[in-house]
Amino acid sequence: MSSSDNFFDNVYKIARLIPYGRVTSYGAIATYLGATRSARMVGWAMNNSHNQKEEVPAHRVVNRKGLLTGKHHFDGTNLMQQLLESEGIVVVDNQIQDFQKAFWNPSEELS
DNA sequence: ATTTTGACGACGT
DNA sequence: GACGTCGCCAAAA
Repeated sequence: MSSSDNFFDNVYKIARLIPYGRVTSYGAIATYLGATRSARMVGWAMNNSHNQKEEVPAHRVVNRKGLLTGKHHFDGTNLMQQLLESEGIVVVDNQIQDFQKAFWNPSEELS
């Protein structure tokens, strides 16, 4: 155990709170954690999320446009999209449809 | 040890 | 809205 993982752990913690069928963005999580300009670290955390014991729904985290920029980090070619579609999210050309409606903002929806 | 590379996004132009 | 630059900072090269 190391204490410097706190940020990453927090990222995973928030990610697990994303409701089924909803999505959020790297930046939204970063902002919620008080690190508005560290969205990249959230992305890096996701990359590392495989090592976590508890599963992390990384497929529910996309960039601020609702684009599936991280799909290449999942097994197969389309796993991320398939996971989202299985939750009712519609994806066309890597772009989540009705993104604003599916977007879950931890800073607002979370206390 | 130094440089490059990113699952990103805010800002300025 | 588009485009370039900058900040962020962990890992890999």
